Amino acid sequence: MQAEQQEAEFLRSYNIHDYDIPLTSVDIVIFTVQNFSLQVLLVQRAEHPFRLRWALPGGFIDIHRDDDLQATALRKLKEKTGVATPYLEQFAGVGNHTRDPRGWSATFPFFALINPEQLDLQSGSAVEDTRWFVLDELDQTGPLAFDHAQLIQAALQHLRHKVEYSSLPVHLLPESFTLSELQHIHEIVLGKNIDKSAFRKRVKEGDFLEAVPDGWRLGSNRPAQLYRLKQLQPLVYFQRPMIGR
Amino acid sequence: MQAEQQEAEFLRSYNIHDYDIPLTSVDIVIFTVQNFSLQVLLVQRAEHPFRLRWALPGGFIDIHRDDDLQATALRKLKEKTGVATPYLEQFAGVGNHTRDPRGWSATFPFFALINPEQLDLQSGSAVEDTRWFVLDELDQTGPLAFDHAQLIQAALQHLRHKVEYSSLPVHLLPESFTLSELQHIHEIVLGKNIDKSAFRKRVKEGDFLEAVPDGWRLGSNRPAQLYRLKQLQPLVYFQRPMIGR
DNA sequence: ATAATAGTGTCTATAAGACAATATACC
DNA sequence: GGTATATTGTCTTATAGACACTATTAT
Repeated sequence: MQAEQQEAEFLRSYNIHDYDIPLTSVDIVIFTVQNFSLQVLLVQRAEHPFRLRWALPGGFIDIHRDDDLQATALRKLKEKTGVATPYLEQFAGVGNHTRDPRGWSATFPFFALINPEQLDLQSGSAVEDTRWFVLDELDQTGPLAFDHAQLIQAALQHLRHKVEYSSLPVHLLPESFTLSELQHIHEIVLGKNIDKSAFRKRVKEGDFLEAVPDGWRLGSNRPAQLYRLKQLQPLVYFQRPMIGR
Repeated sequence: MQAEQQEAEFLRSYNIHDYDIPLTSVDIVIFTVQNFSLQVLLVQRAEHPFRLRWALPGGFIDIHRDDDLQATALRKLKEKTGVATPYLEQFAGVGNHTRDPRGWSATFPFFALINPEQLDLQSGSAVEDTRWFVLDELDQTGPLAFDHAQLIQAALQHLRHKVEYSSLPVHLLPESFTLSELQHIHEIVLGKNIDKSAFRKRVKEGDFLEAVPDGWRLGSNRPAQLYRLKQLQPLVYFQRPMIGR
């Protein structure tokens, strides 16, 4: 077929370096809940541009190592936190000629949810320039690199919006947890309190959790049933939003 | 400051062409409602790769002409439809090494909503290889270029999800319209019927429309009040989704 | 027994769904 | 007056919110 030959010839003569194209990167807003607060992971840049400023973990797509954007995000996440299986979702896209002094730059921002247990596993692999920041105290870091302050705000807005309608926060908890713990996580992320009865009605109706057989959280009080996410139930949406008091 | 000198020196020696980076493009899923059906605009490619296949309007970011991603999308939209002021929103991000035969490719897909009146204004500027396709009949185009069939499905899902909760469909109508017309558009996009009374209650409560003074749609029946979008009301979210019968 | 948290139940408030009733034009 | 569509109202249904009540363990 002549058409196919033409197409093959076109591809042979095509050289990407003949064109001016934007830099393309992936940035990750990694959320966790620790000490009753929502936190985000930042790294202090060791290289130019914005050397020594705090920034989101991320970087350029490695077209020789990464099969797709998700692979880039997972690679960066693994490098910084050791976590291999987070909840990971791309939530926006930004590109302009002002955000990076090296030139026209575009980024695919992801947000990731991980739980503190996954973190503890990793704390040994010393990464000096990596720290968790409480979201409300981000102004104490000095200006962030690039437009990362805006990306964090966008991620937060996306997270809160989604939490109102879905079972997303289970990914901020270890594999098994009590309903009270899950409710507490919702409250921390949303920044407001939720009625216990209404919350449990919704969770029960959403049908995305299963009781851990013989799993109980013990303490100086009535023991609580442990639950875990049902398999093949990545995300459940509620009919009406979770409104606080 | 030595740090600033270092940063400046770094930027001087930085050459984007030293690195292998992905191709980066913008694709636009342009929706409109005509003849009681939701339609999407496709162009037949004149160049390799995928010559003669139908594809989404879009293309590479021109880092010399476009200030940001939105500018690229608006430029492409203007070229294909003549429409300058659509509702435009970036809704996803895709990047991998298989979607484009020229190499590792990433795209920022947008969806745009335009109304048929805007279209008529443009029909003169002949673009032979541009056509509207009814969404349910997309399988009659033959395979689309790249992964554009998937992008359209993703855009449609995003659109439907958002329409359930928001005033978005006003952007598929001309500046002024009746409530019945607005309801009809909602029904076409969602593919199901909505109760008239409930719909009006919601719209009234959302408070994003205003009556056009002395504006009436006349016919062989009771005349209907014309409404238009209030200024500074780009998008209103409802508390509960719009469920059909 | 007391403290503390788990878990359930009951009533209310809000908003959507069903469906009917009324309004107002053109013919 | 007849027809067609606009607009409003009433009752029902579904779900969140408020709040109280019971349950179960450790100390």
